[in-house]
Amino acid sequence: METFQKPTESELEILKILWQMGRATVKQVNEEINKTKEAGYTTTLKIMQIMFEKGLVARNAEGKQHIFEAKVGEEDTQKSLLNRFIDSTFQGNAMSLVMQALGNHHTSEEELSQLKQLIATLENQAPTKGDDLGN
Amino acid sequence: METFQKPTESELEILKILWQMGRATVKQVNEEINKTKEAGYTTTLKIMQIMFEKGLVARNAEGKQHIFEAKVGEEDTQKSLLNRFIDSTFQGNAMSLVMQALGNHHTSEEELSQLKQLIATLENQAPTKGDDLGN
DNA sequence: TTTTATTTACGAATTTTTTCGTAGATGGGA
DNA sequence: TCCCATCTACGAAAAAATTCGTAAATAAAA
Repeated sequence: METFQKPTESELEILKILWQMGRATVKQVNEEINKTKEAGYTTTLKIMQIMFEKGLVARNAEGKQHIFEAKVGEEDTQKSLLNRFIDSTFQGNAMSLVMQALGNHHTSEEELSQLKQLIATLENQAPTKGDDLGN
Repeated sequence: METFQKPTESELEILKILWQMGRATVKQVNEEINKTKEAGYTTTLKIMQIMFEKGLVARNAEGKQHIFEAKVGEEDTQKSLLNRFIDSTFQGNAMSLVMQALGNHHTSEEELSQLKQLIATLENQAPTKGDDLGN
């Protein structure tokens, strides 16, 4: 996985829109943002230009307008942000984050069974290396 | 739980130290920070003063020096930051965060069994409300 | 070709966060 | 009491992120 700069809050917001839409003009992105909050066209444009300079998005001239798309993947970005977050907020303890997330949010039966399945997979992946299991 | 302002990165760093130490002077906190990175005494002091104004820490004059302690709880803060993070990065989908966290980090047998226990508890807590379980 | 509407480019202003220099206060030791 | 070491207060500077006004470019319509 490539390393890339951590996106700012505003940049992440735009990335999310691009992940969802695939390709979009500044105008489209700005309209999407304005469903949530006020933001001038040039403000959105400026951020997208900065993102282009950082390599977070790709840009394609099509007539007079530019078509943008995310250059960083959604999962990769989430993964990278998640790792930072676990370090900064949970002192690197991923399990602690998992437990809190499960405790604080409602979890449907279906989600629970998905989760159990993942656990089963993990148990096979990490076979007992003669660990002391007697607790 | 009280609502409080989101701490900045630097503020969180100091909170973590205070959670660990319980009570500490600016000097102690600054020394702790300097184990990781350079930071002038007055820089740390200033941030702690701002934190006091925000209500993130309590301050107690003892002789000429001030003893600080965290006024916001570790779990509460983590919870609040976690919720924000899930919203901003995982569009509110907590399970997606959990799955990624489990997938990306090594999970010991012990942790897995802790997790299974939590799942069992959750299953009892959220009893079948006539849900269609047939999948 | 000229006009008009739309879009991007640029740079400056604003806001937020971080850093730090300097002044003033405090308490202990000479 | 006076001096010195140590600490806090204050404000300004620097850095990072966000916002936006205005100018320039472009393409389509008249």
